[in-house]
Amino acid sequence: MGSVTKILHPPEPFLFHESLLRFRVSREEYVNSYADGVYRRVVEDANGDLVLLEAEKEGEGRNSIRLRMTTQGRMTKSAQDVGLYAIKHILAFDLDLRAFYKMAKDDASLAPTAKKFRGLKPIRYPSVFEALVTAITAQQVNLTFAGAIRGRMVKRWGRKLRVDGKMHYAFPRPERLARARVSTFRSMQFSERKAEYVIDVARAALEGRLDENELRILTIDEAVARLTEIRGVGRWTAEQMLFRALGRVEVFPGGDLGVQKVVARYCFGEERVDEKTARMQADRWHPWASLATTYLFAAWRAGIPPASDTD
DNA sequence: TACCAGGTAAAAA
DNA sequence: TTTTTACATGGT
Repeated sequence: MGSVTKILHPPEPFLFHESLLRFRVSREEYVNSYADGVYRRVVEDANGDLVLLEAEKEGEGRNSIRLRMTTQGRMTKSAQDVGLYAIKHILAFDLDLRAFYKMAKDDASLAPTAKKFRGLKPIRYPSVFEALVTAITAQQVNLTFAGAIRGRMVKRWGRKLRVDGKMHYAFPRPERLARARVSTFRSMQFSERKAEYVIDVARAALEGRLDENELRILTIDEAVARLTEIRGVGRWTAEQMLFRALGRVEVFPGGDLGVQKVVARYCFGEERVDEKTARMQADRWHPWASLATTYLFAAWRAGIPPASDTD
C-alpha cells in the first residue's frame, strides 16, 4: 500500500466545510462522502490503479487543504497526477468567484447569502458519465431513495479499494454498467426505465459520445441538444451534468424542482414558481445562474429565512 | 389512501 | 405543437 500527503492552497476565498456539506455522508452513498470534516472518494488512473483521495482542512483559520492519496500497490506518479488533477477539479480551484460577487452585491435576493457564504464553491463530479448516471438515478424520486439505489449499484459494480480496514468504492465504469442486465437493476429497485437509461448512457460513453473535450467547446444549447439524443437524458439531466461535472455555471436547470423552490423562496417569497419564472429570474444572474442557485441552496440548508421585502 | 419526490419518453389531444 | 400519462417506490 502506497500513500502520500500533499498540502494544497486553493485560491481564496474558499469555504471547505460549507462547500462539502452537499456530500454529507449518508449510509447508502459510497462514492462521495463527507464525514468528520473529511471528503473521501476513489478515482482511477490511466493504468487502472485506484486512488483513494482524502481531503480535509489543514488547521483552523488557515485555508490550506491536506490531501492524502492512497493506492493498493506502490504510489506511482501517474496515480498522484490523476489524484491531484481530480481534487482540483472537484473542488473547483479554477473557478474565480470575484466577478460573481461583484454581480451578486447588487442583487437583492443574492447579496446576503453571497456575503455570508463567501468562498462557497459548487463541488463537482469528476466525470461526465458519473454526473449523467447520478442525475438519472435522481429523476422523479426523492433524493434519499436515489442515493439508496445508487449505493446498491456502486456496491455491486464499482471497483473496491480497502484502506485501513475500510472499503471504498469507485464509481462503476461504463464497461461494467453497459453489460449489466436490466433485471439486476430491477432487483436493486431501479425502475425498468431507469435501468435502460443507465445502460444506454454507459453505451454512449463507450462509443465516445460523452467526450468531455468535445462537450466543453459547445455552447450550452448545443451541448444539451447533443446530450438529449441519448435516451433517458432530457434537458434537466443534461443541465445537471454541464453544471456538476463540467462546471458550466452559466447553465440554469430551471426545470429542477429544488431550484424552483429555492428561487421561489429567496426571490419571490413564495413556495414554488414555475420554470418560466425561474428562468426569467436566472437571466439576471447570467453567466453565473447555477452558481447563484448554489448559494441559495446553501442558505436553505443553513435554515436562513428569506429577507423580508417590507423593510 | 392519495400524493409527492431536485423527470423522461411516448401517446394523445 | 402542446398537453397528458405511465413509469416504480418510499415517505408522509
